[in-house]
This record gives sequence, structure tokens and C-alpha cells, in this order.
Amino acid sequence: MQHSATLAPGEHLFRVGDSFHSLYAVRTGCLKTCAVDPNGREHVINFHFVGELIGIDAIFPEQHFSDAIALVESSVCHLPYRAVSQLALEIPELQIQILRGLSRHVFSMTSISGDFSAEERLAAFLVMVSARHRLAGGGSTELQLAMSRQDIANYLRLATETVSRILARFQKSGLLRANRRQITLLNPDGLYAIAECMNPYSKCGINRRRPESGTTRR
Amino acid sequence: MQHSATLAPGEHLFRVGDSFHSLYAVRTGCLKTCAVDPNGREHVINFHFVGELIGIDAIFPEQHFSDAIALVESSVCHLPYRAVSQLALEIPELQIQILRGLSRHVFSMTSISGDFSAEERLAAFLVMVSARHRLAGGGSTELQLAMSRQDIANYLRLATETVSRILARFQKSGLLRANRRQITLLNPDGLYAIAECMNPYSKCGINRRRPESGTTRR
DNA sequence: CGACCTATTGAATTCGTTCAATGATAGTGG
DNA sequence: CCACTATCATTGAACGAATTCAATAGGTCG
Repeated sequence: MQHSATLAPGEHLFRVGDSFHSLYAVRTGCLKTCAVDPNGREHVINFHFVGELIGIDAIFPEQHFSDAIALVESSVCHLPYRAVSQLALEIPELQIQILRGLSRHVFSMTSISGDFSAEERLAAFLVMVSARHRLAGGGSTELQLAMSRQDIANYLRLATETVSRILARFQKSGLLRANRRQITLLNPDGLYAIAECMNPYSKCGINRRRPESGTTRR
Repeated sequence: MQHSATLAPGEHLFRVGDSFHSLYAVRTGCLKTCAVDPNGREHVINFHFVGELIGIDAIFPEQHFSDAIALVESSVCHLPYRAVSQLALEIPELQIQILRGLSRHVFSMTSISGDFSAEERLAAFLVMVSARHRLAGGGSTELQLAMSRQDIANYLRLATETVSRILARFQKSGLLRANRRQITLLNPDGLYAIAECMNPYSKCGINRRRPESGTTRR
């Protein structure tokens, strides 16, 4: 639809404070959005894989409150917001897609923000990356991570050392083989079992709790 | 726009697994959305104060993956999704409002999902509730909480005991006075100072880190 | 090779949890 | 009106998961 841009590893797509005028769709590569809080701690807000939107959270404040940084050589497609929202008025299908995209975004954020152990978080992260790789047409057991341990840790709210340790633990129990950014999933089902509690979908239908009598408190 | 419903404390608006066909706007009272994971742990996903939307995250899966429960006597307004999205095609202003609402939702979720200490989380929670009270026309220092310590704890990913203890700590340092669900903020600025790092807005503009040379890694 | 960065591993510490007991409040029925 | 019960909240002590601090190993690039 619009022209696209190429980014080198470490290059910024936008920065905190930049005014918002465009959404971006990732065509190739992988980016992270992150922010540094007043205390100087960095928080990785999200990773953006091929096909995902960047900038949704800036629509409301009309200003970017995060940095978007390419983790590897990446290309993104510009989607000027005015044009997109204008077009959405004419093409109902587009509007539906946008709303679904936003909803999906909220949906996925819900799981990461829950109260889960370090093992659960890391397992869910790997399952998630695996699923994205499959969507992008790659193998789902041979993962070439685009992000450092530090980025993973910041995203999962853990220390880098914890990420290393748990990967080692997973390796010891035969779940995977990890060599730096090259991860081989040896037992995807095992990982999935650990991560299951974080999968929003698992909350629907199958794992229903028994209907309770009338009003339920708490 | 549509008819509204009244809910008694503890009553469900919808349950996990219910099919999605309507958004809801809170007219009075307060609700929580929560889910129970496969391990039986409850996670409070969000509180919904007067004026807020409920159900955004169900647009994509077309199914509710959380329970919505009234914390106090509440009333909500039904917004049938089909009608709303249809109407949005005709009224550009409405579409913009919906997108802004969604974006705002994402925006607010970002802060709670970050890596912060128990004190920071609780302070931010109180500041947030205070702001909502003001928006709803109430006093912003005399807070009558709608939710239990248990709900607060589940929302903030803490134990109830930790919530109690930190409230006691805040009280001891003169920040507030807490008596069960009646909280009086004695030093809102002090609380705000603790919570500042969680305020997404504080990341914009003011607390800019110095521009770095070209490519910035991590 | 040596410098630098990323990742791993070990030991000590800490923040928050868990377990356990007590206190406060509201609702119920005699 | 006062037990009696149930629920919610607070407080103390022991525990534990993850962090922090510190040192080492493995890659990469000049």
C-alpha cells in the first residue's frame, strides 16, 4: 500500500516522544518496542514479528511513548494513520481487520501480564516464538532467536541470569537444546504443558470451571 | 443507545466461554474481569470503572475468555457489536472514538505489565483509582474501594498479605490512612512519586534520554 | 591475538510468599 | 440485643524463588 523502509540491527524506527502519524507492519525481520522508566530501567514492551503491527498504543496519546528498534535486519511497511482510518470508512472489511488486530493485541498482552513463574513465562515465550516461526513459514522446532537474553529477560520481567538458568534447566530435562540464540525444541509438547496456564485460549471451553450457583463472589 | 442492565454485587455479566456479541459500557459501579487458569489460580485481568468498556479482548476470538463480575451494585449499557461496527462505518467520529478507546486500553495495560516492585504497583493502583474517582466526579483523596484486598492482590500479582503490609507501611510513613476499603490519601504527591515510573505518560517528553549516536543497541 | 560483548554459572541476599494465628465487621437467627 | 458464624483484613515468623553480585566462558570482530 505505502512504501517500506529497511532497518539495520539496532536502528530505531521511532523514538519516545516522536509524534504519531503512522502505523507500521513488519514485512521481514523482528523489532522490539521498549521504554526506559524514570529510574533508568528498560522495559521491553513487545516483540514484533513478521506480519504484526507496530504503533497501536500511540493512536490515543498521538505520541510514541516507546522506542521501536530493529533486532535484526528488518523491513517495515508504512501505514499512514489518516489514510488508513479514512480507507477503513470505505472498506468495512478493513475496519474489521483493524479491530480484530487490536483485539488480538490486547488478548496477547493479557497472558504476559499475568502472575506466572519464571519457568512458565519462558516456556510460553518459546511456544509463542515457535508459533510465529510457523506462521512465517519457517520450521517451528529450529528457532533462530532475533533477541538477546537481556531482551528476553526484560520482556518476561526476569533477570538475564534467570533466563540462562532456566534454559539450562530445560535442556537438562530434555525439553530443548540451546546454544546462544539457536534453540532446538526437542519436546514441544512438554514445553506447551508448562506454558499451558498462560495460553488465553486454554481458558475457553475446555478448562471451564463448574457453573456455580447464582451469584459468585470472588 | 441500547438498554442497560443492573447487576448485584457478585453477579456475572458474562462468563468464560460465552460467545461474544456485545460490548458493555459501565454506567455506574465497578466490575472486574478475571479468569481462572488450568492450575486453578485466579487472575484479575482488569477493573472497569464508570465510563469504561468491557469486552474489547473478545472481539478477536469472538468468545469471552474471562468472567465479568460486578464488585458492587452496578449498571452497564449494552453495545451490540454488529450495530456498533456498522454505525462506525457511517459515523467517522465514532470510529475514531472506538480506536482511541482501544488504544487507551492497550496503553494502560502496558504499565501494569511492567517489572515493578510491590510498593510501586500498589502506589500506582491507588493513583489510578484516585484519577478514576475524579473523572467520575467524586473526591480524589477519599477513596471508597469497590474491590477486596484479594482482588487488588490478584490484579497486581501480589499476595493479599503483601497488599495489607504495604498499606500499613504507607500509613506508617504518613502517605495515607487505610481502614478496610476506605482509603484516605494524605500525601497524593508522595504516592505519585513512588508510582511515577509506572505512568506511561512520564515516559514521554520530560524523561527523554539523550539522543544516541545513530544505531543504538539495547 | 586481544578487546569486547554476550552468555553461563556459582554464592549470597532479598523481596515477596506461604503458613499460621488473631482481629475486626457484618449478617443471621434465637 | 447478643451470641454465633462467616468473611475479610491484619500481623508475625519461616521459607523460597528469583535477584544481585561476582567470576568465568564462549564468540565475534577489529
